[in-house]
Amino acid sequence: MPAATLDPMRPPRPDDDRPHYLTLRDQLGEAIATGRLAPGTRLPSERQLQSETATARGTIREALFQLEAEGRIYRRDRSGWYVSPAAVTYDPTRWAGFMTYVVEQGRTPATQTLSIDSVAAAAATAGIFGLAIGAPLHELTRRRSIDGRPVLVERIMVDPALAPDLATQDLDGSLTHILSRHYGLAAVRNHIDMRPCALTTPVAGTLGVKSGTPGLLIVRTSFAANGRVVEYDHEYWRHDAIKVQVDLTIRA
Amino acid sequence: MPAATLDPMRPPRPDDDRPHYLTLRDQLGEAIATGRLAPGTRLPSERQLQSETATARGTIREALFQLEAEGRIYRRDRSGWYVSPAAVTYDPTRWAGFMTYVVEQGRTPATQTLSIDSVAAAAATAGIFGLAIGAPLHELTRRRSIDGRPVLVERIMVDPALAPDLATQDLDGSLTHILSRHYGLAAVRNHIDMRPCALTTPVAGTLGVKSGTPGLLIVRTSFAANGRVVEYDHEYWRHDAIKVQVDLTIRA
DNA sequence: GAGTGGTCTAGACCACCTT
DNA sequence: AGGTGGTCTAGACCACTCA
Repeated sequence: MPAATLDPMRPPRPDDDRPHYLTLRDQLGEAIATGRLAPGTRLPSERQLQSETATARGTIREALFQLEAEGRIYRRDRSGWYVSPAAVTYDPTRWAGFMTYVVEQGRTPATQTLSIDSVAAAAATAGIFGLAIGAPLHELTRRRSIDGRPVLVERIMVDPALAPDLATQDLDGSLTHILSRHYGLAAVRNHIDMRPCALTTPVAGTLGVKSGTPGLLIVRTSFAANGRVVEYDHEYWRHDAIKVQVDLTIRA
Repeated sequence: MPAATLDPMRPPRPDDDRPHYLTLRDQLGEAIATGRLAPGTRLPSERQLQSETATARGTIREALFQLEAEGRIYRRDRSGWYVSPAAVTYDPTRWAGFMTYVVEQGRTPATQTLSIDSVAAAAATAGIFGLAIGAPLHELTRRRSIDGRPVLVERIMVDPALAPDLATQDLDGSLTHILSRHYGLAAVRNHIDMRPCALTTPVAGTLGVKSGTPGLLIVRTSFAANGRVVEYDHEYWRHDAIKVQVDLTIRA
């Protein structure tokens, strides 16, 4: 027998025959569900869990990744793992901006403008706005936070013909309000695309998450009564920060 | 110098200072984007990639996990990694069932009924149907596939007062049609909740994916004109199989 | 039976956060 | 300065798929 190739350190699989990381995942999940680990709490460090449970660090991390995928914990880079706060509910049929509905849910929103530029419309974008390729567009990027935690990065395109001098406005508040009060632009119809995605460079960096973290992409096209596109918006959300809720009547 | 603790095998970080797994991820991603690896194609095995790139298997796997999180590849357990097919578009405002809109997009849908039972309504469910706790409900679970790949598991609750003998129907087709043709039940309003989730036991097992795989949960409550709940449905989707699209008018 | 991914160990060094 | 997660190596055995 080639006993030399056996790994004498290998512990047996648990009796229930489930992988160790699922057992650990469910133990930690239980502690979160019962409130023993409250939202915002920091989990024990990986090395601490390692010595408590006598398993390798890789296995510990696998359990943590699972909880992260479920949206129950998140990481602050090189600081630790934390229990996720509750997700906010987002209803795209209501024309209330981020600032409004976050406050309505008892949370504290914040917005930071990252950039406001004039860019030339690419083919796809030009088609959406009904403009010629290369036509100028406002491109606004912002980061929005809830209770101090960044939850989304958005890139908004606006037709400067409808909103001249947008760059001179204070864009750290509600764009909705600016568009309606300063420019008389009110959306009457929204077209929304939504799909799970991975947050990658540079969005991941801006949100302070690891590249590849699961996220949700919401693309919103807002139309005015005359059919012009008022806003074309890409929102990259942390997947644990949002629940989408829509109430709608059925078309044929 | 404690040279004995140095790892002589450790290769240098690449010049661009990005982790190796991101480099590999982007190389594979490029091959997928350009069509060199077409949807449905199997990727080289992990050990093959390992020897091609001279990196450890764990690093290879990290790159694959990233592409999986982006929805660009998926795994068939112990068979290999495959390039994901295109996602189907789902428009909850259209009262067309799964079978219909999948066909409209040139794909082949299939449905398997997993179970049909009568269960006692729990508190939350009873509230939704406006029934007493413990009242009987039909509970239907099904698995649905596109082009032979399972993409979602759903659990549907139906009030037996509105649809008696539902269990005797052929449930492998469109429930929508059965409800409207046999029972005269047509939904006029949908309430929809949507959020990224992780697919865990037992859903993961039914879809043949690893527990913890990212997914999308859609909860749909359908109301008839008289306000009664026609259907209360939980759909657990593979996250790479669906794009949600909604077109809606703005409420105040 | 050969090959695949799934799980697990036991280290190492690094960049960065925290105090 | 000490601790944290981030990255990476180099193995091992296992359960399962596929031909």
